[in-house]
Amino acid sequence: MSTDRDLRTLVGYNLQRAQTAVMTGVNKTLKPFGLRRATYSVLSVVVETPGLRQVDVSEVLAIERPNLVQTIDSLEKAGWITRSRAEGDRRAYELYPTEAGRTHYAKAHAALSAFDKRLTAALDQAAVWALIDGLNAVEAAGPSAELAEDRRDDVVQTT
Amino acid sequence: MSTDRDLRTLVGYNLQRAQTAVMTGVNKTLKPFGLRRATYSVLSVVVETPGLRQVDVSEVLAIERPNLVQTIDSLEKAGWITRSRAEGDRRAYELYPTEAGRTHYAKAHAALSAFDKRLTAALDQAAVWALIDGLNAVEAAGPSAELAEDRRDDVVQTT
DNA sequence: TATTGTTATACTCTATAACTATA
DNA sequence: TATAGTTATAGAGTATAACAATA
Repeated sequence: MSTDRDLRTLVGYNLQRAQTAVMTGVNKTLKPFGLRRATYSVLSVVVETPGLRQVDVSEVLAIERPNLVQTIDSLEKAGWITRSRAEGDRRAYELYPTEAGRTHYAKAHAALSAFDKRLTAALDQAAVWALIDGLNAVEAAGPSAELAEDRRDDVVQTT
Repeated sequence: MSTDRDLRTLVGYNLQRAQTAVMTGVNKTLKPFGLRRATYSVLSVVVETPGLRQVDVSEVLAIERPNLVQTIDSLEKAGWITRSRAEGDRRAYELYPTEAGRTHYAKAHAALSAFDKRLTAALDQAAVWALIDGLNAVEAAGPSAELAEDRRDDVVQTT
């Protein structure tokens, strides 16, 4: 007797339910590596593209700059990345992975990939691609879909 | 120059990016109705299935019972649902929508459905179904995918 | 003993304003 | 003036322990 049939017609609701169901497992998978989702993501892009500045990372990952500071702090403190002054712009830092950071990322990546693969174990390859394509389309449509919502008449000012 | 190619191979990452991109728009869509995502969800299931107890709602929506209390409070204060003592069990409350609650939900539902439809405007119907099927498969696999992650050897005790 | 609703609390994630140092 | 990094802060969302009333 599932009573959320109305909600299940909404892509956004199914999206949220899937996301929260997955998040717990991702966190548990990363915990033994001393990583959270944000730190893992930052380590990933720094390993993939050494020399990025913090503002670049914030744009790539859609994380606000202030929220990145502590994340990068913890990666630096763990010895997995380094901050070095950018040549030609003494305001910016360039981020580089250490050798320990590279190897640690490789291990965490293997574990997370294995977990991630289990999430779609019930789907064939075409279905997985369709899922990712759909997610990317929704992500791209998100901001523009808001714009049309500007004029509303059923306004209520309750908490 | 997208530097999150590694991350984009993970269903979980694409899921999170889509979710956060959508969440903002959902909140903006619901705000004029005095609703947030949680209050909308609760109102939806109470309208769909009048007489549910709070513990039922928490199970259907996968929300912890303590976190439901304030949500239901605000819906009750707004006059959209009522708490009435369950017959035969004086511990529980049964939740019923008011007439105002039904009509208000209908309006919010129309707005949110319109927004939600725009999210998948670039996809054909088959692709939307594939997306939802994929999301539901991932949601179902989430908890069981964790279990296999129990034995780890690359342990690090950093923050 | 177990369950329903509740309170209190804590932790994470996210968002914004404002500061500093540089450009 | 504008930008990079930072600090402080506030707001959601989520999770757990513990209590009173009732079963």
